[in-house]
Amino acid sequence: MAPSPARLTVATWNVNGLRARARRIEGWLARNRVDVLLVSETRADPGDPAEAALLYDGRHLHHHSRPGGRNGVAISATRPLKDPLDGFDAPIAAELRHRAEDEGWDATWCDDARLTSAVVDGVRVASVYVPNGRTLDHPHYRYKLAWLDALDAQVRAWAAQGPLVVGGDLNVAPTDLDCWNPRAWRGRTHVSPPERERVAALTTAGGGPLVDLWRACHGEEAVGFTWWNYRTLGFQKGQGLRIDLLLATEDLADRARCEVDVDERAAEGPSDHAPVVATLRRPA
DNA sequence: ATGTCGTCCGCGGGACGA
Repeated sequence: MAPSPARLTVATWNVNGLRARARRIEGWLARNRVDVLLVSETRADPGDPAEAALLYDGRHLHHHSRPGGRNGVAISATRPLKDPLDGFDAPIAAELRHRAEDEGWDATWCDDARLTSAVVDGVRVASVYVPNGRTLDHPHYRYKLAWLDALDAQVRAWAAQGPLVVGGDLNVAPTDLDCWNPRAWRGRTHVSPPERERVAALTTAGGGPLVDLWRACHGEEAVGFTWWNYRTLGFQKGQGLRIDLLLATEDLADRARCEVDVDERAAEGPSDHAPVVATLRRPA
């Protein structure tokens, strides 16, 4: 078997509908031949013909989605995807269901297709789509917090086993610097302290196992939004959030590079999210 | 901002979610 290459390129992209974005995805993959693309919000059935975009030029695909459902996550890679896992490990999923009962939110939400992972060249890679939360007083917000707790447990279990990359739409702007106008966002989801605490706990900033790659590469003062509201024409106004994150264990994060592909968001017929791309170095 | 998108249901355009 061929030795693992020294570098691993990984991207995350909330495509906001695989069918609507198929042509853009194929063009993007032709220009950006990343080893791994972690896709969120496919909003497509398993086996949808639009999956062809993620199979571009012989790529391997694992797509986790529900028929007729929303959400949907996928992994597209140049090399084979081994040991694919959809959703949380059974004990973590069971705990999430208990939370639904205890906290009075809809337990069927536990069946949402929001997490999938696989092993590529010895590295576990996971694509996540964190619940939106809607408003702070909505049951979906309690679901969001419980889901982030489940993700924390899952990430710690995986990180204890070896190198790990987690990427996706976290639907949380980790700090005020990741929000175009923290004052305007006060009292809304994506910036509330409980969800920020949970994202911080995943990362080295909060004592967790994963490096927030974009933040580590660009320092504590930089601004790097990944999402801009269609409705308010946020992109044209520079009004965005940094909610799409690439997180990696420290062994992979050493001297990593990470950029947001703002040009893709500026293009014709874009997703409301831009891709985030990182180059990782494998430990020797 | 009641703004814009993508999708569902189901066949026309309203409802929903982000």
